Amino acid sequence: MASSAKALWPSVEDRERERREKREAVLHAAVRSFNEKGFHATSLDDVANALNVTKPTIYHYFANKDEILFECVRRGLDSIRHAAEAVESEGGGGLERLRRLMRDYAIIMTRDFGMCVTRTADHELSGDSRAKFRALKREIDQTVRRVVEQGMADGSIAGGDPRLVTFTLTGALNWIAHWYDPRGALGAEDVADAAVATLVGGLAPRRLQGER
Amino acid sequence: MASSAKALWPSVEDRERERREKREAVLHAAVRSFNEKGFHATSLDDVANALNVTKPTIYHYFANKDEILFECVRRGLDSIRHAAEAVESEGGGGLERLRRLMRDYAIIMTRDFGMCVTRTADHELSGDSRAKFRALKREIDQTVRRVVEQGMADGSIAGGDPRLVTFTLTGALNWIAHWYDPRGALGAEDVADAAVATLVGGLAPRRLQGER
DNA sequence: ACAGTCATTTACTAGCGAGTATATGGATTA
DNA sequence: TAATCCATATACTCGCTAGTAAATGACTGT
Repeated sequence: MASSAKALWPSVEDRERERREKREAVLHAAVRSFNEKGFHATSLDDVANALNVTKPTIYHYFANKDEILFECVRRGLDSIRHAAEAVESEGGGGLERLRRLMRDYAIIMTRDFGMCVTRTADHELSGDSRAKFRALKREIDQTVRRVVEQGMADGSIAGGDPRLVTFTLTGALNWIAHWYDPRGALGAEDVADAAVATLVGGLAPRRLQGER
Repeated sequence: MASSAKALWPSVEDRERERREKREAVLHAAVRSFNEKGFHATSLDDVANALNVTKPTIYHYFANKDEILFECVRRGLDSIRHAAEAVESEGGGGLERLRRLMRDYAIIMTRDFGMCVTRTADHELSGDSRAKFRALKREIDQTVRRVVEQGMADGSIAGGDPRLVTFTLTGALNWIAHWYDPRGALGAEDVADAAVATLVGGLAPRRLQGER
């Protein structure tokens, strides 16, 4: 079959796929460095070295540094958006939906591209990409807010200003990207479940079912 | 009295005070630019221009750009630390204390130096200042965590991992610095009260006192 | 065999911005 | 009135890094 031959005589599709994979490899090397050292402190020579190539090779796959950062955050934002849309299309009351959404959101925040989203400030992107970045974030915010509103409407979520409630929730979740350490004892799921429990239950203890 | 004469024949103390005030003025111009455009995108020429002076004047008050950023975050962190320590020294149960602390914390996050704290990533500071920055943040984290633990111990706060609960709370509060707009309709207190209400009460609605 | 395309290299440009050397003039002290 | 200090300015250096020009060699399709 083709797969054994492809190393020596790759087909057109093989080469297209390889190009995409190399592009992704650049993004992965870049996002790790961005998360570790920050966007400005990461030179494209750094990224190139991490991949054992030279800088012009990177420019063969991307127009400029901006585009690299944007593609990183886009991947993170797309994951969140897909999670949010999945939740909207499934059933359940507002709180139930929001709970699932927050859990998925939290887990994405423990991963490279997710971390990159909240560690990247708007002003690190320039011009067009910045506008797109903002638009994507706004879109997600609005989806989350709709779920919150739905929950308030069906009575499964306590009343309040949906905008402020949404910011409070996403703030707590976004912040995971600033402290989570994949090498630590806690898995992403542990962190996600704990965050959801605190946000849903609140700090004040709830009486048990039978209690007065 | 001295104040009328001081403009023409300033005393030694007057001149010391003026020096301190000019230092603070530099910090204020700097922090505004840092918050608006980011640390790297802010050149010291920008800061100097905002004050109608030139760059060497700034170096007359600060050793380097690093020191300027550090002094900015230190002011923000000091405010939070004072709020945290004040709460610890006052009375009240764990939840009551934490509620006050979170409110103060939130309000600080709407102000210039507070915003700067959470918008500044560790790696923007170098060497010594970075270590101090981390240490100050850790100290605050531990104080908050102690209050959380106290509340869990006295039963006023629901059980859970104090570390994760603290991160969830401070995350929500830190994030205020990323979206709060002082020119908007909401005052800092409105935002603070809303955030505290959501975090204390949780998303799930609570039954009223008499309800089954 | 040939013209073209692709991936990658070496070697460069160009601009920005942190930080400095040095000058100036006004006030302070001796 | 000389020596000194303080705040500020002008005019510079130097390093870093984004981005580019041009070459090379492998492979492709004709």
